[in-house]
Amino acid sequence: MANNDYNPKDIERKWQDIWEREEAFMTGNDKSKPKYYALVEFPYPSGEGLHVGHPRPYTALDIIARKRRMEGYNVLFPMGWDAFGLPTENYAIKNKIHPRIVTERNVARFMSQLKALGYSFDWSREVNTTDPSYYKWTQWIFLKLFEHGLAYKAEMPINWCTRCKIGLANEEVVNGVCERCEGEVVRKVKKQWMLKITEYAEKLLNDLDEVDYLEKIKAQQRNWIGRSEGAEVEFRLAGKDDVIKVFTTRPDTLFGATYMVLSPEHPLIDKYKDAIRNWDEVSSYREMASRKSDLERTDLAKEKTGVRIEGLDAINPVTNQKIPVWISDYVLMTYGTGAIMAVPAHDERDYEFARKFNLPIVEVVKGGNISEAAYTDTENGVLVNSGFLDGLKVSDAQEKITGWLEEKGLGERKVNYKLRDWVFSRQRYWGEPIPLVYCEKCGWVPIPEEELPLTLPEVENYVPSDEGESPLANVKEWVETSCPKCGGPATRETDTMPQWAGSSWYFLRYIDPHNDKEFASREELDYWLPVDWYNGGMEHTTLHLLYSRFWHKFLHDIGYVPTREPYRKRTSHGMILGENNEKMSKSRGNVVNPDDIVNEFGADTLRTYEMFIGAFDQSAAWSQLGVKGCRRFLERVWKLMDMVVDGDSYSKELEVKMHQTIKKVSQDYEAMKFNTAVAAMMALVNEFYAAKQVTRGELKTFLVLLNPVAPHITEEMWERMGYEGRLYQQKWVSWDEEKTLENTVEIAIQVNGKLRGTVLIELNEEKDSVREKVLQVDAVKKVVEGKSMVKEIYVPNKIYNIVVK
RNA sequence: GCCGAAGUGGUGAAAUUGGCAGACGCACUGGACUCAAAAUCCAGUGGAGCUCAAGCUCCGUGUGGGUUCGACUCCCACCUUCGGCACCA
Repeated sequence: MANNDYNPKDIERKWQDIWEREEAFMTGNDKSKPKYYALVEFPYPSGEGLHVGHPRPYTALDIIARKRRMEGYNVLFPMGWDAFGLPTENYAIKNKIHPRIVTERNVARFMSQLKALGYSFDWSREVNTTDPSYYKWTQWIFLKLFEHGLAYKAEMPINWCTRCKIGLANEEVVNGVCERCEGEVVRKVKKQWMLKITEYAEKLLNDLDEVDYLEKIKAQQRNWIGRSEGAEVEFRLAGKDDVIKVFTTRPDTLFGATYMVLSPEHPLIDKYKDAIRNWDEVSSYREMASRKSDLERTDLAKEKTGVRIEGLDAINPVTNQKIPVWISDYVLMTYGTGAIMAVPAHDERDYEFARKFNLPIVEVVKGGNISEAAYTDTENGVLVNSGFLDGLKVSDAQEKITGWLEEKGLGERKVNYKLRDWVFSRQRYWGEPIPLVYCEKCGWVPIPEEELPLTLPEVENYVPSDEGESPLANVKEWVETSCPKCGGPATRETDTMPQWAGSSWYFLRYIDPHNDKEFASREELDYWLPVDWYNGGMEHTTLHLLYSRFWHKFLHDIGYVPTREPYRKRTSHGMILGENNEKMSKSRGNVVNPDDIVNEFGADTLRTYEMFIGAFDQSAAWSQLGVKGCRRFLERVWKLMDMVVDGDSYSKELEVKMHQTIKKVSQDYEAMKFNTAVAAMMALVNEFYAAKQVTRGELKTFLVLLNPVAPHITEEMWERMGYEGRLYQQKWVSWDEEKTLENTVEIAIQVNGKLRGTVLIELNEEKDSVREKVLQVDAVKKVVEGKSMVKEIYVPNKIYNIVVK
């Protein structure tokens, strides 16, 4: 058969059109079929276009989705756009184009790029977070949260990005600067909408046990939630009618608490302004602390600072001694109670502070040398100087003292989390409007459900004011409205939602994307949930993953979704680096554009290369030569068409290899070991070339195996060879375990653990007869001669080891 | 500092449960084809040494110990790199 050269330009476009026309990858309606929901993170459609990093996870799950269809599953594999967000808005401001137009343009670009890569997405389910028919439901969920008391407005010291002029969640502050623009972040007090994610801390933590996430993902989530057990203890203020409450994980060291520290923002300071003799000093310290950005305040492990509050003393509840109270910014208002009992002998921070300010250090756990450093070991220490705790191990002492405190009403067991509530307000235009109005009489009132979506008004100017008001605040006719409750005058909330809002539930919308009665029908949710496999970047492990689990759990609790967890399995991919092994960026000049690769080599080559580049979960450097190698492989595949001989079964010579390869490729896809799956197929092609022929049966099987990675070339070859139907309609191939084994195997012979030769044996040959063959090998004879054989180890079909003396 | 991942040829990397280290790709070398080159096909390719040669010997998975008949794999200590968190009491 005469075939022209492999020309991806022609065939890739051709098959993309055919698949679209034949609705090849539309999600089925047959609910008697088992379902499979494969999900990749929807992209932010930036002005830059697709990056070679994008296709890595997309191709990976496209492989899974295509394989599942061939295995008979009803597959949901959707795609959409996380399109609200700052870069679009900034671009819009700069170029005086409406962000909606910018978004449309970027989406169109992304869409055509993705389509050129031949993904089997069901495009009829495309969602876009900026579409009012989508964000209607984002707003609806927010109102549910509000109704259930999980959304509240609070005056909060927030992270304020001085460049973006917006409040940031803690998670968006990276090393003290804004995650997005790297601008300086300072603390600023502002009334913000908050979501009580902390209420779900325990569930978010515990339910990790029932999901199949990569262990490192679970570890990061646990780390972020940061559960710690301890006790809350009350210290009386000497001569006052108040107590300082502290949280400690080391109640056993209570006898060693020699001073206390309040965070600069602690309310008791203002309350006792009149009693504080050195108010000027205290107040200027507070002033200084508040001016510091988080970076300055927490960074650099700087020397501790602080001021003694003269006029306030506390009473240690076990020793009944008066201890001084200090103020210092090493104590954070946002964790625990904003105050600590300081036990310098057994806490490094307190130790450092006590050393600097000459505060007493009392050893209460023996085992270290407190003249040199704090002793923080909790395994081996024994309590001393601690009255009724003396002689106890740390863990026993903790039990005993906590019981004692509870009995006396001085404290109680307490669990604390590092997790903070989620700052949900952004002073920006390009986000979902928060559907609440403020009425002097009724307070915050939700907009009636039937009025959703509350759409963004058209505005001239998207720039937030310097005081940080949202651009929406300038749109009088939009802001001024009437109260849905009493009909009186009211004003709309002008803050918008953060980008994390729309992405917290998009996987639910894919399930029933055109529903205008509900965010998705219960029937569809029951069938499709949970997402069977969700792959995304490690950079979203603490933010998006936690937020979307929170929303999902909330929706579950109020009866709207059937499962407690949204995602059954979560994996993540490594980054693709530039050829110089550095992160790809314009400024480094090492960016590879996927369009160029598709143009020069074809989409199948790009897909194959991205899978072959290295272990999926590890980062990998781009190599143009590696791309060429994959193109060469596909050329070799193409030329198999000239080597086909009759025969629907496998040839005798290659039967074992065929079964081995089917097994290897099938299992490797599932384990995301795409690189070795491709390697196995390359090896098989090398075998075909060595045999100078391939049977029809072998080729068909091979095309099925390769199809998920390189769908266009395999489909084209299927058609050219005149095989029945479409390749995408075929069944996945199976292997016969028995046929993956050779009849004769070569085993290694070792003497004293050193390789001395090999010998061919029958599969599962008896030890005695193997032994006979082994002892006939010259090299073995030579080494064994004149020595006594102490021991012989035979691992069937693997190795024969003789120990001599 | 804490948590996590990793360290293997010239190079990207492989190696189910401890069982022939380096599959597959790149680069390189040689050969075939060609007037020539490119492309393609075939062969070779961890290091050092010995041998006319087939072949043989020794060394080799970050470092140092250990367990074992046998260790890239398990244990202990350490070094380096990369991610994440970081005054969280």
